[in-house]
Amino acid sequence: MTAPEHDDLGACPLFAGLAAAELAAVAAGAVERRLRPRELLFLQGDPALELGIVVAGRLKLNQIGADGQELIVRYVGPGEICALVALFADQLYPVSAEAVVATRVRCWPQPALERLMLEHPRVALNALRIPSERMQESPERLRVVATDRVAQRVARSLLRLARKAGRRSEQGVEIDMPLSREDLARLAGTTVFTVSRLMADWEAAGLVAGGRERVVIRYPHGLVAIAEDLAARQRDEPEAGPRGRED
Amino acid sequence: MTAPEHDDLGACPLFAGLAAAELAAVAAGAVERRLRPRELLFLQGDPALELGIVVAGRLKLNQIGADGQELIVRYVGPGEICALVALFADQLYPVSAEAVVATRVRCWPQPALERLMLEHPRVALNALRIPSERMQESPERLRVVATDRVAQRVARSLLRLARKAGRRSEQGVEIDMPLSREDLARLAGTTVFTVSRLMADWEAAGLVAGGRERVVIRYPHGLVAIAEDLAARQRDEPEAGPRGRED
DNA sequence: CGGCCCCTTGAACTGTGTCAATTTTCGTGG
DNA sequence: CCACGAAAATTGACACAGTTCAAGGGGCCG
Repeated sequence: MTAPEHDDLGACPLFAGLAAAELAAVAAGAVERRLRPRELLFLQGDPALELGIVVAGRLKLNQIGADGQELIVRYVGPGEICALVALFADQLYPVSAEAVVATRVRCWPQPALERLMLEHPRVALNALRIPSERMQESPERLRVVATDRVAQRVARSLLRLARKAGRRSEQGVEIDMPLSREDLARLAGTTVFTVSRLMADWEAAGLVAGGRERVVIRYPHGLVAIAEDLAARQRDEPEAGPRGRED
Repeated sequence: MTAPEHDDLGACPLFAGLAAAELAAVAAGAVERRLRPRELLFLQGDPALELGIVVAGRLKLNQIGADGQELIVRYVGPGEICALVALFADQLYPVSAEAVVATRVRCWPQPALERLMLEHPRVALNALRIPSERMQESPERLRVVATDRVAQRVARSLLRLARKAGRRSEQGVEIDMPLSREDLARLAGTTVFTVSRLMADWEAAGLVAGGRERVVIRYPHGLVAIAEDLAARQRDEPEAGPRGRED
């Protein structure tokens, strides 16, 4: 696994600004959990007992609706937080968290967090900033899903993944985790079939390369163009191939 | 205007748990703004200088995308907060806020809020709870938009409005503010035309009654059925008319 | 080697957006 | 009070993106 490890609590926005001694105390309150691929950290609907920070590996957060429809909310990588809900007592996890690869997560039990926030107001303020920022992008994403066409959504999803979990290879940027067409579909809110067709088109155009649960982005610029609807209409005329490196 | 007034700061989740004297101090820091219909409280992209709590009336928060696409994020009624972003320095409003009727809003300037949170940690904790809760419903709404069909989304939007801004009349539940088909479309992420057709069908089925910028829900149960996809497929067979009151 | 899962491809259907034309409603000013 | 104009809403025709369903290929692991 070439994925980076992330062990520095001070770098986590939640604990930013705490003194070394305090950080040590915080670290002492955590439990480390190890998950094998496909193993669940927690289940949607269960009481939220712990907040987690990923040390190494990756989690997939997905939500399942009353009708059985499933949506991948986001992926959580090293250094990122999941289950902010656990900051408060008596909440339920709104999503399930599943490891996509072998994953290590530092977990803080809910009561410890409450104590922490009372003793260090700084932590509460930090905590406030995180969901607040996420909330700003939230309507943005909603608008995108509501109004953009599928090709744009899929392209956007790929680019986002590339930023968060991309690894440079001589082929281009490879998404550094198993990512099936189905995952991509559930991330973009569409079906496997449409994703498959899109990927086939893009592969023919030289934008991406794929395999079983594997995606490589060879020409990010082209995907950006699609995401921005600059070239969304033509499925026939490839119009752009990888020329030079212009990242 | 039959709309309720909302003047009690203690009832607002942001200031819950403060002593009477503290509340008085808080109240002293606010400015009251009066808006006429269609007047703007703030504009998307402007620096977030103030947080507001609606006293009377109603605000419409809408976001406009790079492509010009417009989406109504939510309506803000008496007692509700808007522009939580203003809790932090150097943020931009992610949406625009427009009064849909004559509206009064209590506004707190950003620096005052910062002082408040430092002096009363309680306020910071309260503040944390709000976006945190909203974040939980956020993926929910995303999933709905991504996977549900338009009829369901519109039905859901109507029901949500009825809960927040509904007024009982002998006809049923009337949405107590001017609400055009266009508004409804932008709220549900669709077009005026589709909304118009749906409303026509539902009116024929006796579920709703409408007029220019006016909507009355005569048979909420029927809308719920549509929202839950129990009867989404049939546009011909009405299948349910208002029989008795079974709210 | 066998079976499972992932992926692909084709064909048919359909929900929804797009566009243009008309009607209805309301507010304003003569 | 009526007439006018603007904005909102309706309606029909049409196109097409994307889903659905069915069938088949291919790779990976036990």
